[in-house]
Amino acid sequence: MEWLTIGQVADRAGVATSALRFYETKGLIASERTDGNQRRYPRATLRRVALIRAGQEVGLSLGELAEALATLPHDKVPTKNDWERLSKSWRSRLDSQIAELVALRDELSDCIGCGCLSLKSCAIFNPGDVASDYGTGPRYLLGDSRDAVAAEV
Amino acid sequence: MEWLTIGQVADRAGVATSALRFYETKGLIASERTDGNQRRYPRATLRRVALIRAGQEVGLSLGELAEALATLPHDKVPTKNDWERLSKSWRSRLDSQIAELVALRDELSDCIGCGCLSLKSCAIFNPGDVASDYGTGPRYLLGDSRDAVAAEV
DNA sequence: TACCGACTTCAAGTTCAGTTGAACATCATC
DNA sequence: GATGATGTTCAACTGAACTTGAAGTCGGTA
Repeated sequence: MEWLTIGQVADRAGVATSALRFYETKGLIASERTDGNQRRYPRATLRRVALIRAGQEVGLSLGELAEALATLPHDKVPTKNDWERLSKSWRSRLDSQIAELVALRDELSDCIGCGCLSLKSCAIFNPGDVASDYGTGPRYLLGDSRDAVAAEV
Repeated sequence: MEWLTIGQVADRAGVATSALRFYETKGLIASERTDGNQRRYPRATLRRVALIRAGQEVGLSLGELAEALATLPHDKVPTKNDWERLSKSWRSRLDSQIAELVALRDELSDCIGCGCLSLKSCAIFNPGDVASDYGTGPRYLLGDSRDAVAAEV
């Protein structure tokens, strides 16, 4: 097994050493120690860190990632099955994220054309106003249907 | 001019009063005071708050929003031009956000099929390893081209 | 053997976007 | 005019994801 110092992992994975120590306290990665108490990481840690960064990109918190990574061996590159399992759930997460942003963009486009200033029907601009029954946050943007918040503004 | 109390704005805009006071300290919204030192917000504040929430949804920080909103009058609903200016820049921001996520998703799909375990060509899994020259962060994911980080893993 | 860069721990600090709590004032209603 | 909901300020806290600093150790080269 090839072992890497924390500095080597940091350089090659493109994260700070402090971040790696931090990940370790969170159980996202693991290391062995030398006689002199220095960390040595298995090479698979590089993939783990790449996975962490990719997961963050997808919007996962370190906590969620810790859970996902808990199912992977620390010292080996994940198997095809491991990878399929993770990437599939991330994919669907990405899909819904994309869908949300596309919806927001489309509303925005509608709005640009709609005059928007005094209109009751502007979706993106439709504030929580009048829709205060539905909880907190700008209702439409946070997932309620457009109809549910038809505005009086 | 119709004036709203902080509670009314909070209810109708769907945010906490503490958030409104916080926005005010950041210059995102503004109020007049009654003789008894209570805040009164112009009705246009509802739109401003909706704008803030929409902007956050698009990934803008309150700082960025403060900048954008600085160009709008506090006491009037923004003009069509104001709105067009903002929404167009947000739209392009959304466009690139979406493009990024779609790229990530596509890589993920490729990866699911590719076997991925020991392959040099897996984009999403291609760690910063070997690409340590390019700065910090997982290279490919953070914007470098796929070719630039062809891996040795 | 001396040196220096890379490493260690631990506590504290940072930024963002607010929330919470204490102690007090105001406003609308009975 | 008393009561209670709503408002005020200010300081401190939250949590996520790290970073920074201090004080000291390790490890490879001259």
